[in-house]
Amino acid sequence: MELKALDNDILRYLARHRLKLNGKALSEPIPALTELSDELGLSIGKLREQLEVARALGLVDVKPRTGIRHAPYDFLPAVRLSLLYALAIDPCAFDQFSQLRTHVEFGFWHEAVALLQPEDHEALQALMKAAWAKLEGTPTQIPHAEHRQLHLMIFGRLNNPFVHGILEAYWEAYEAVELNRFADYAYLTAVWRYHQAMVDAICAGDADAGHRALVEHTHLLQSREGSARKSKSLYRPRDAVPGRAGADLSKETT
Amino acid sequence: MELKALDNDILRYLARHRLKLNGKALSEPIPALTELSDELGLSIGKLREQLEVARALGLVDVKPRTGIRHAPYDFLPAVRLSLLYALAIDPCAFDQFSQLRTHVEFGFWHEAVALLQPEDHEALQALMKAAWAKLEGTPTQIPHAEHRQLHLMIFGRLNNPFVHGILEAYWEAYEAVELNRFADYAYLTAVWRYHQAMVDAICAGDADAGHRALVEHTHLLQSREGSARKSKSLYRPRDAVPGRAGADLSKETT
DNA sequence: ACCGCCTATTCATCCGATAAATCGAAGGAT
DNA sequence: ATCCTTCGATTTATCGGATGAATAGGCGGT
Repeated sequence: MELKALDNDILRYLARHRLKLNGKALSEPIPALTELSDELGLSIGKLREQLEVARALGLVDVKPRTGIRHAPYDFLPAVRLSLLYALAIDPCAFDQFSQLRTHVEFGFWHEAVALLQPEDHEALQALMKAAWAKLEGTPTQIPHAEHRQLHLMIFGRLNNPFVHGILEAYWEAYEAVELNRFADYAYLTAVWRYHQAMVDAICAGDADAGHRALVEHTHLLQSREGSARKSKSLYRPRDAVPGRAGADLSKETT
Repeated sequence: MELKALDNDILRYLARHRLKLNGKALSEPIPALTELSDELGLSIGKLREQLEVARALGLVDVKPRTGIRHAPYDFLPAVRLSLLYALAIDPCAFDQFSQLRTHVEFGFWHEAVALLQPEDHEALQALMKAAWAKLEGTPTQIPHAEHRQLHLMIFGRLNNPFVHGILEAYWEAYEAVELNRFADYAYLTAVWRYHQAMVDAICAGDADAGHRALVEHTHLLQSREGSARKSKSLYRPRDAVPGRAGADLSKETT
């Protein structure tokens, strides 16, 4: 797979450089900006513009003196950037992304649960315990971190960066929305009873029962979301009813 | 929703500016770079670095004389950038993204099909006709564009930018992979018989039958993919078996 | 009314200078 | 010998300015 579709020289260079490393020694140094400037025939300024994209996508770490280093690949930064912007300009976006998250979790459920190890089961139960402790402590705390961690852990063994990125981005957005919202005790305990059922089913090896609990749990969550669901999305599809095939981008300007 | 999580001044500014437009007049001019430089207290150079990120994410169009203009929101550029990089450095990434696509299509199927209008049904059948014409013409042509368009059209009415971005990105990657691959006539006609069954079921109002055809079609596709499925993913999950909740990013350096 | 030229505005690109950060070595204290 | 501090060199961070390139819109000619 080649990056010919990219208009960013640094990204192409980074990919080639990383390929040559062949998985080993990810921390191998990348030439300094001045050197890259010569090698790629670009000015420092232009180089830094493109490097900023790579940095924003989380593909490299760049620090003074240390220089530019490859970072472990992660889909999250790209999703986070675009999603945060969407949330800022369109109140409808959270629900749309939430639906995506739902279908991703539903779809990958059985495969993910099947991959879980005994130590994961223990870790899940430990998380539940921590969550109940927060819920029933005085004062009552909302176990946001545990909620997020529970979902992420279940799908962690998939080792799928795209799934991971979408789920992480969702929970970031979810916490940003939910943290400002009143949550009554009845609602919270209902949510966590579903979680408990989910985890118990997983540990008992009954993935189907776990899936049903996940569905119920999701419905409960969504009944509290959707504050802006009636508002119309600002998003316009590129080719909802196209005549031809070659979908052309960036046309309408509203 | 606020963009406080972002380290990019331009993105925050753009979101605020666009919000003030309130949906109307997306083509309202954005101040020139020199002006933004004063307003945000940043140098032109630094500004351009950040602006390049916004441009790469497809959030703005920037041209000489015209200046910077808001673009219709699109999730695709972000996914495309990160996905292309992943594909370049990890042969396993295509399969992982392909699985995501599969579950997204399966998950949204019923809702998407229910939204389709009579004119969409006609457009789908027209696409099928065009595809068969290519398949049975002399010389035989592979209806790549129709394949992509068919899938996109079915989910187009969802009006969900995230679904749209993922599907578009998938088909871009798929064509890049598949176009270089030998495809025999028997395989192609099998694929398109499933498509025909899918479209016929949609037009007949039988979403379940359409879903079954989609599943079969996907299995057939996947039996041809997965050239690199046995290779191990370079991706390392951040917290597959974490002890604590606060998932910390960017740690291991392999 | 139409067409082509001109100009002002804006981005595009590059250069050079200075500040800030930090890794590693050298040197001193215990 | 070990640890800590200091210092210097390297690299990124940020800025301002100069010049080039592109083009939208105005101007004038037909």
